[in-house]
Parts: sequence; C-alpha cells; structure tokens
Amino acid sequence: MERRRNGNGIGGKWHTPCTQCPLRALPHFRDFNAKELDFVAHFKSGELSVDRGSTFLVEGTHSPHIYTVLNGWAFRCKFLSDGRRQILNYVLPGDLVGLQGGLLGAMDHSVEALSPLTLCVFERSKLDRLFERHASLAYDLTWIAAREERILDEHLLSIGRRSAIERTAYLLSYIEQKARQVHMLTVNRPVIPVTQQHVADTLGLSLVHTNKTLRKLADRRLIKWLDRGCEVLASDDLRRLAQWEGLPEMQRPFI
Amino acid sequence: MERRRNGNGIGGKWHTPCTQCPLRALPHFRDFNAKELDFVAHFKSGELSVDRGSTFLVEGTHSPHIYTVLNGWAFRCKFLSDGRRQILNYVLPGDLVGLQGGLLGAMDHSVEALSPLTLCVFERSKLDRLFERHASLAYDLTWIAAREERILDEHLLSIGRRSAIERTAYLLSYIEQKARQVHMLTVNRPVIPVTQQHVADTLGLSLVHTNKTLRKLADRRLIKWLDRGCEVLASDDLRRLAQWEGLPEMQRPFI
DNA sequence: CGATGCCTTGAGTGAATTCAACGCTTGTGG
DNA sequence: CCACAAGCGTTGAATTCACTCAAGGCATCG
Repeated sequence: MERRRNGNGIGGKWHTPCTQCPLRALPHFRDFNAKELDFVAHFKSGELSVDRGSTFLVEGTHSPHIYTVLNGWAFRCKFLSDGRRQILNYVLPGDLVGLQGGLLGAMDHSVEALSPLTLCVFERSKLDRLFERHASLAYDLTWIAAREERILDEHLLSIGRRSAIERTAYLLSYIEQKARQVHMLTVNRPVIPVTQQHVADTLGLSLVHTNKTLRKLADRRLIKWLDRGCEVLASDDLRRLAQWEGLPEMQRPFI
Repeated sequence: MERRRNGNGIGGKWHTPCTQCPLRALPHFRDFNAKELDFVAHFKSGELSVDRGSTFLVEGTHSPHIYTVLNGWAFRCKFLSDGRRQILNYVLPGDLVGLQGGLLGAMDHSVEALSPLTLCVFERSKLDRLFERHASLAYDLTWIAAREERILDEHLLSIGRRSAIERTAYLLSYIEQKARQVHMLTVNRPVIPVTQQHVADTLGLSLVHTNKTLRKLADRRLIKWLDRGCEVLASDDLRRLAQWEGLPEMQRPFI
C-alpha cells in the first residue's frame, strides 16, 4: 500500500468574499441569514490554494486554522507507525476539515489534496465567539460533526462486513453521490480523480486485488476506469450491489 | 456472524439527581459550574434502566431522547440488510448516545446493552435551548462529537490496515483503557463483558478466526479469556503490538 | 435432563496477499 | 530530440490468511 511521504506546494491569496460564495448558490446547502453571513465573513481570514498531492494538514501537528473546501478534491487519512495508510474519507466543496484538531488539540489525521484545491481559512481562535454569539452556527457545527460520524459508521460497516466487490461498489457509489451533490461531477467532467492505490487504501485491500475487483465492476459495465480516475456508469446498480441505502437527500448546513 | 434479532426489557425510574451524579466525582470528567449544572438538571427528564441484551435505540427509528450512560456497558452497531452486523464502538459511563439521531433525524445505528444499564434521559426538544443559552455546553457537545469521530478514525485504521492479531490487540487495549478511565475495571471486577462474537463483529473477522486469534494472545499471557468476558493482563504490550498510541489522558466534558 | 449459549478444535476451501514482471504514458534532463 | 525514470495500471503464479463446515465440550437454566 501507499507509504507515508511528504508533498507540499502551498500558496495563499484572497479571492472570494463570503457574500459571493459559490457554495451558497448550490441547492444542496442551507443558506445563511444576514447575521450568520456577517459572522462567517468575519470568521474567514483568507483563502489557501494547494497543489495536487500536497498534504496541507499533517497528523500530529497543531493547526491554528480550520478550513472549508471551496473547490477541488481531497481526502483525510491516517498512518500506522510503520507507514501503512488508511484513507478515512473524501473531502469535497462545502466540507469542513480540521475541526477535530481545532477542538481537541493536535490533528490525529492528515488531509491531502487530490486535485488543485481552494480552501477558506478560519481562525481557530474565533471559534469561542461562534459558540457564544451564534447558536445557530454552533448547532450547525455539531450537526456537521454528527454527520461525519454517521458516514464513518457506514465506512466501518463497509470495511468490516462487506465483501471486496461490495465494498468497492459502496465506495464508488458513495463518492459519486457525494460529488454529484456539490456539482463536482458533470457531463463535461465525469471523473473521480483517484488512483487504484487510493481505492485500495480506502477499502483495506491490496493494490492487486483492488485492480482485479475494479476490473470485475468494469466488465459488468458499472464503472469505467481511466488513467488516474474512475467514471461511474451505474451508480444505482453499485448501490444495490453494496446493499447501501445511499446518502440522505436533505439540505445541509455548511460554514 | 451475529445476525439481527430483537431483545427488550426496558424499565424506567428516577434515582439520581444531577447534583449527586456519580460521574461528576470521577477525576476523568470535567465538572459543571453552577449555571451548567442547573441547566443539565433541567435538561434531564428521567432515568432509564435496561437489561443486558436489550436494544434500547434502534436503527431506523426516530427517538425523542438522547442518553448519557450512568452505569453499565453497551455498544453501538449497524446491520446490512441481509443481517450482517458491525459493532461500531463501545459505550461506557459518561458517553452520550443518540445525538446523531437527535440532530440528523432517524437513528442510523442501534445501541444494545452488554450489562444491566442505567441511562440519563434527555429531551431532544430542549437541545435548541442548550445551544441558545449555554454556549459552553454547546461547545462540549461539539467536542464530544469530534472525539467520537476521532475514535472512529482509529477504528477504521484498525480494521482497514491492521492484521488480525494487531486488530484484536488494539481493540482489547482500547476497551481496557476506556473502561479504566471511568472506573469500570477494578481489581474486584477486571472483566470486559463481551463474547467472542462481539469481538468478531467489531473486528470484521469470523467467530472461528477470532477464537484462534484470542487464543494466541492468551498463550502469550497478554489476556485471559473467561466465560462471557476478557481480562486484559498486559494492556501496554497489547498497545505496542497494535502500534497504537493509546487514548489521550486529558479530562473530558460530559453531559 | 434436555435445550441453549458460549467456547474450542480440526479439516478443507476460498479469498486476498505477496511476488514478479511487463506495458503504457508523461515528464525531464542530457 | 532521444533516453530514461517515474507513476500508474495490468496480469499470472504461488502463498498465506481467513472463512466455512462440522463436531464436540462445558457450563447454565428452565
């Protein structure tokens, strides 16, 4: 499996004011009211752009920032001390990362960009003020944490109890749904930008066996594998194969 | 593996006023200030006692309550539609359950008692008031959710990337530490009340293979297996075998 | 005293891993 | 412009790990 290494390539600049946040335009997200928007605009201290392959949050470090993804793909992962890697979840626009580190102290996982990535930067130090003055956003924050927990529950069920082909079907159908919700998969850009190594490290399988399992799904015309990417052809069939209910279709908050 | 079934045995009565909550006496937990205590006492609407084997929160249902464990052992779990079970985490005194359901709607997992269990009952409907009026408790709630997420990350790493013997070592050392923090393991009562079926369903292994793996650990004098239970003899050795860092020793909030 | 729940063990099978090699594309430095 | 390395995907073969099947033992409980 993929072993720990280090990549960087971080640059920062300010672009998007919160009032014109492209995420607010997505029907998938709950919009802010004026008071909330005012606070969030104040909470945001800047923007960060990172390259593909860059690990912008590192396990064991203490970050003064929390981030919301504005654009691009990333993943959270964790390593054993001998280098074995487990990918925990994928991160897309609207997702918050670094909250664990922000609340509990040091990061216990890393976050790496799968594509060029733009992030909103929030100051950890202003979190207290959020809880003091903006109950609705505090509620949202808890909601977001509970939602991530729920997804990890499903991942755990998947790795623990689904067969290799079911797991793979679950994962691809999950990513496809999640990405579609935030318009990161379109007719022009239908590809999930992962390697088979990423899939293997998410599913707890070896690279070789992942390759053979993906081939089975491709032979059944459920997916198409491209260079550095996967196109899902039949999301519903994958979902059924995995005995998975799918993501709820409710609107969700973001920060 | 264990298949879905149903058990019950639920009775309710009121015993412990929050002012005399035994959890507050534990050094492991952050205590409340007067204002917080006042609210929590008001938030708590009663107590619930359930028998061993009783599933008091059921996947798919919508519970009007959130619970904190006062005494006893339990676990959270999830099922595939064909009945395969995955145990997600273990629940001990001071742990909050049902928050996911409370915030997001229906429960997406079940919670079952491993021993006779006493629970504090909170009204989901009073959650809004908590966020409105008690920022510090709102913060704690988010903190608690982030902590659970962190633990699930570690479980995921464990099932995904650790070998059978490492996984087993991790699990038993994890439960031992967690239980010891809340004084649920003592010289008089050193036994974790699980069957090998529970261990298997937590680790994503078959019952037979779990049995053989536990035997290896027992042969190495790291654990002792009893009827319906496990005694950890060498927690640190297990932890090292699993390449696990262990739980942080910080005080934590509870509600 | 038969039923049930839990633990144990051996044998045979199947699934997933490791090892090894090769092809293709992309990028880079000579 | 070519040679070469690096990253990614693919495939076959051998091995190991984990699963299923089958059976039996030992408590506890009605």
